Amino acid sequence: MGDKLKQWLKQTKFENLDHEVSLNIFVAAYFLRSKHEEVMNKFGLTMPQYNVLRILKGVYPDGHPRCDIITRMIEPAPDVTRIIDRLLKDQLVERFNSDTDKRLSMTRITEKGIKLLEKANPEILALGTYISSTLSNTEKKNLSDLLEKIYGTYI
Amino acid sequence: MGDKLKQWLKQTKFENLDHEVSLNIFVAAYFLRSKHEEVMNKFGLTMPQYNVLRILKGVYPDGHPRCDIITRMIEPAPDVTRIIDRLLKDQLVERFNSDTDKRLSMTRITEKGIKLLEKANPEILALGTYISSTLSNTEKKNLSDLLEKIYGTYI
DNA sequence: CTTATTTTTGTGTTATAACACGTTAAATTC
DNA sequence: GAATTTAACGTGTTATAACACAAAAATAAG
Repeated sequence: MGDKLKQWLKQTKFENLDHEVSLNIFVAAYFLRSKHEEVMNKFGLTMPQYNVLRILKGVYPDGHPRCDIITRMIEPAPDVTRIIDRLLKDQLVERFNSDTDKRLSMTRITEKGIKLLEKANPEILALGTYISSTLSNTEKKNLSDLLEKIYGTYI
Repeated sequence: MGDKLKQWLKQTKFENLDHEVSLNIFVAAYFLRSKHEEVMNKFGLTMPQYNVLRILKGVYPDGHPRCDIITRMIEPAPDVTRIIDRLLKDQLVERFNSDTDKRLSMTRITEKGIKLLEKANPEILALGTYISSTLSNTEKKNLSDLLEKIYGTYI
């Protein structure tokens, strides 16, 4: 056990089991993110941009205020304003004001944005297929459970 | 299952099991990295800087050429030159030339660097303790195994 | 009802990351 | 052994991220 991790980091031992688990999570996350990014970039999107679009698609044709987008992101970014600015420039989203709270800067995904996501979706799902080729359904559930145990107590 | 993930992302469903696994890995990695970064920043280090120091400590008092450092990093950074530049400014590492290959720009960790890592180490290990509080040893091994399966075929 | 506090946002600034290129040295080929 | 290819590095440039702050609006307190 731990052989693949050793290979990846080119080191022969680890401080302890806890450390090994952390490192493994980091490596796996990096691995998946790289593959994800590769796909995203093909469609002219960065990962944070994709994440914002994904979140906005969930409430289409409604929108979200910026503060809500942040809390729904996988990795909360401090600079969502300018992420949205860039999406705006490509006309993938549009801004509007809230009726009930004038502070809120609402953003909604445009049809162009939806279409882009739909075009990218097959390749995203293909990434999932890759995971499926390495893990059985039981293993996937098991893995998810274990991961949730780690961050779960902090919610 | 998947409840913690739903809470974290504030969404009620996922495309499929594969996607759920990916998201879980991302969230867990983000969670651990944030906690890690918190500690690092207390010691005036960024994560990439810490990683470089950690790698260099492994071969102390020898050094590594830049190209080797990159391959040993958890997340290979394209800009290791300038990461090292910053460490150099703080006198945590020093540069020297290779005798055998004049192209190589070698870097070695200084005593000051070693001392900094040793000062940080207890808090790093305390992070591990946190993981230990959520997972049994069997679960940790199980988790590591599953994660290695995902990226393992790519090595 | 007025004042204080909190929430949300946008922007200015600085630091870092990503990308591309040119240079030098080693390795390979002929 | 000369010429070509590959490897490793550093730097210049542009894009993005991180941080701090101030303004506007909502909420809470007095």
